[in-house]
Amino acid sequence: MSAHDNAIFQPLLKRLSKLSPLDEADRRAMTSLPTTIEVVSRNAYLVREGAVTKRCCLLLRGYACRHKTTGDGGRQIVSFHLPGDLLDLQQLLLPRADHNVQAISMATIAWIPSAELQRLLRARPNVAGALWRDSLVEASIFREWVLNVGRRDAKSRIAHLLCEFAARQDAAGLGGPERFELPMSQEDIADATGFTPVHVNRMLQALVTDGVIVRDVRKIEIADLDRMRRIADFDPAYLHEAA
Amino acid sequence: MSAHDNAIFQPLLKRLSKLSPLDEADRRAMTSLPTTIEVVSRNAYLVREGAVTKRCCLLLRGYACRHKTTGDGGRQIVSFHLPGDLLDLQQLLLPRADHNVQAISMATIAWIPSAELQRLLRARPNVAGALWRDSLVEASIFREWVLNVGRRDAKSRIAHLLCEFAARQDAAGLGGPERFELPMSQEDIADATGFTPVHVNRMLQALVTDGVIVRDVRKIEIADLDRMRRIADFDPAYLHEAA
DNA sequence: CGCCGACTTGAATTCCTTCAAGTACGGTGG
DNA sequence: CCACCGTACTTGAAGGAATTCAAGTCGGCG
Repeated sequence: MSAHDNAIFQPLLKRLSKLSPLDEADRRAMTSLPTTIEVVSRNAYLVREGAVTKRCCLLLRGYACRHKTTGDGGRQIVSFHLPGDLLDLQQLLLPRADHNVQAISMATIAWIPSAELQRLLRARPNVAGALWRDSLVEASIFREWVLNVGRRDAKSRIAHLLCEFAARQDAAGLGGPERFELPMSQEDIADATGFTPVHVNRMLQALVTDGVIVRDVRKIEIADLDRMRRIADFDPAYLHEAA
Repeated sequence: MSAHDNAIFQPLLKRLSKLSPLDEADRRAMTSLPTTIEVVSRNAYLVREGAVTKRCCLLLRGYACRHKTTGDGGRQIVSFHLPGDLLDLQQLLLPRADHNVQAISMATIAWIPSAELQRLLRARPNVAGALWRDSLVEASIFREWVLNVGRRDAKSRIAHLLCEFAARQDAAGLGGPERFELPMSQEDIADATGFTPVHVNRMLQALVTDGVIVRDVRKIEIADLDRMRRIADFDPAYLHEAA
């Protein structure tokens, strides 16, 4: 670690270096990016659909989601994000945001100017490659969500969401797959799985009755990870985490 | 057009150049890629989930889809592909296929060795940038599919699928948005929307009764594009086609 | 001509939604 | 310290959208 190192980039760098090797110059180029720190409250919008933005946001603390809405007001969450996630890289390469980004808990953000990031991508092919891979992994997760929402029944679907979140928290070093913080409300889970909050509530209770999870206030413990994964039909291969 | 030009790459180049400018050297580098042509029949698998492949496939004629399956055998189509689509670029950058690729009609494929494509990406940053953008557009379509499958009712959902397919066919120059070939079976539509074939059948009939579409054998005519898009809640912004 | 796959139709059932009412809890101000 | 409030969560009952199952039609192809 040199004096140049900027601690806020470490989680991102850790994840990227698993996808593609980064050398010292790559790391330094990234950690020397200029940033603006902002703390936002739960439900704050970071990006709005249709917006043309000149910056990308790196999630430092807290949780966020991306979502889209139907004409009649239905809200569908399409992804959840944890600390270390670089949100909306596509904002950099595509002119217009096709979805909203919203904090689901109090969160700390580092804003990075698009122009600086673009310069980085041109100067550092390794970084560009790692970020490209990162966006491909994200696409893989979207595909799994289409499957999840399209073909799994309620219990399995919600269980799958929890398994994925657990696995990603674990991979990010934020708490093992068996006990972790669950920052989203039941309404958030409903909007991510395509159910009503009422039904999510009943299914969570069913999972408790089955003895596979234990619930605390906004925390969850997976009591029987093996059985949980079977109920969820969860196979982590699509997360492409095999370093 | 020089003697080097390889006609099979033209549709792809046309699409990519809308996303990011390509110069003559970029085009030549792409058209001089070595390819192996193959004709496959309907339902043939081009890639299997879990496979490690050393080649990418460019769809020249016919139609294909990508799909995943649940443990109990449910099949979910996550995308459809038309001539000119470069399938499974992520095969190039991620070690293992997380989904299947299957022809939904008789199709002609050009196989391209991964190593050659990787060399191209390193040598031609413009091409890499265009392909990255292409994969980001694809991710945007996945997000819309999550919304579609998660939050729209049957009639709207199926109508949305048809609108998207029409718009993409149109953009590829394969037939206007108002009359186009519909290569997929009702079972394919069911697997793409998360319904049963029976229900797809009923909803298509409902759309005919509503007077918004006219059906032929595996062809479709959108009789009232405006009303169709309203039923479908279709806004093409997510396709990022605004050149 | 006969077969097979794709499509069509109807009736019963199931899963999830809707609506409506209530409880638990954390925060705020008196 | 307690009363008040809002938000998230919980529960029950009725209704509806889509599935399931089963039978039948249509059309292309060998």
